[in-house]
Amino acid sequence: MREGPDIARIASLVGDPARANMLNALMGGTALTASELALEAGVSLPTASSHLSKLMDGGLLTLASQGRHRYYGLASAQVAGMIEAIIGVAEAVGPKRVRPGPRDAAMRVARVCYDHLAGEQAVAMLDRLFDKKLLLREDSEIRLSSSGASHFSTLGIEIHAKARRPVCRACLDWSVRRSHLAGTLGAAILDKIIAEKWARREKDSRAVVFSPKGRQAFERVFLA
Amino acid sequence: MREGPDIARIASLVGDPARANMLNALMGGTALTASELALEAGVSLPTASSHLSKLMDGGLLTLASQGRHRYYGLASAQVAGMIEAIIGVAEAVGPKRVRPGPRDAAMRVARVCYDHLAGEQAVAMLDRLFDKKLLLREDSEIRLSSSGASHFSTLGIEIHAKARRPVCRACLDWSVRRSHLAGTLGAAILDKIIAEKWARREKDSRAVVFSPKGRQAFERVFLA
DNA sequence: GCGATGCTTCGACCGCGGTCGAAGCATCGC
DNA sequence: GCGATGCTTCGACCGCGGTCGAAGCATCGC
Repeated sequence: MREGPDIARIASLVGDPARANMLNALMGGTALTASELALEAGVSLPTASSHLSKLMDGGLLTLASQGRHRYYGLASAQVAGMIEAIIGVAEAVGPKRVRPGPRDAAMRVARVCYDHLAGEQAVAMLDRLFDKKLLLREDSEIRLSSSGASHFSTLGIEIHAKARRPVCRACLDWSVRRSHLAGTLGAAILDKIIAEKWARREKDSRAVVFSPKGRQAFERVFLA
Repeated sequence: MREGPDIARIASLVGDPARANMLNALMGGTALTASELALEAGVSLPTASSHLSKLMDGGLLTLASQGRHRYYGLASAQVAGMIEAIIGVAEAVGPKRVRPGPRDAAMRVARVCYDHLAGEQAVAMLDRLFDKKLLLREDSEIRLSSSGASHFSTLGIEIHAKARRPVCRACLDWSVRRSHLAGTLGAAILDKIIAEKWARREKDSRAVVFSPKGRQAFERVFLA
């Protein structure tokens, strides 16, 4: 017997197939209603509702009531990071696919993680942002430099300093096992990519597919 | 219903209290026998044995048979990283401790993660290794530079290139939410710290406690 | 070879937690 | 105000999986 954080409780919340499907759906970043999540998980509304209240109790979800609609979303980028880590182990352990399908390849290159970009493109971007000193590794955090602040402002990327959420954060990437950029800046950059139509979200998947022109634009702005 | 990696299966393996205790014990980095793990988890030997075979089937553990002793250990640093991520969420979500005890503080500063050092000290060390170009962020990996190779060799830190395990890897740190160094180099550095008696493992905990002199030595070598 | 040690397998028990239909509650539009 | 919509709560059912004692199996020392 041991003391400490109740990791079995958290893991068992993710350890039910219906709840895992719900959390996976929420990794897309969009908050969803109980009905949508029930459909996603393949269970009835009462069952979904019971699962959702458990996830809420466990602190994995947040709830935004808008009239009679109740939108459930992941509680934090930390929760998203944990789910990515579990996905990573499941991928590594799971039955080796005979050939990794095109969607898998797309997922490895670029995908949505909660509300920011993940995958090889995202990891490369974070590296370049450090190289160009737009972001600084500092002590135990990632900090936006003053040149970085004006740089992103010039690009039309507005950084909203939200309460309790850092502007920059590292998030571990399961496909390449390196970090990509999370935090409000990470989210704002993904917004920019979608708004500029450089890439589109693939339906019913977390994959982010760049158009040829969009890829060039992204590389010019973030990887040059 | 969705396709994809079976994250519920992996999470449910961690989601049982007995198994969570076992995995937590194995985060100390030492491989343990079934009897030791049964004690750790507070269950009988048959029960422990059943849990261990489930964890083996799920790919979370490796087994090294030595005569009639069978030593179980975590399957990979990736599995260790996932468990750290779950611990991180459990810490964040769990009941706020009235005052974080001294052991918690020690854990935040320096602790063992599987077989390498984690915590603020470890994160600071990785930063400095990048600053000094002993390690290089490259493409999608961390690489040892040639100056790094000779540097560690001078320090008496031998890097064993094991099959299927990278020399350098980033591992997400729950206490500061940044990366520290894993991989065979990360493991070798921890070995050095313990061998030089700069720090000792606290009994029945993952905390690593530096002596005053040891801390100075560590900072001179790795943080200067 | 034979008892000792360390672990796994077998079998039986049991209770936690997932499941859904029916009923209840809250907010909506008009 | 009243029906419609969206969700939660209630209650009853059920089966999966955790549990351990007893028995079995493998390797040890000598």
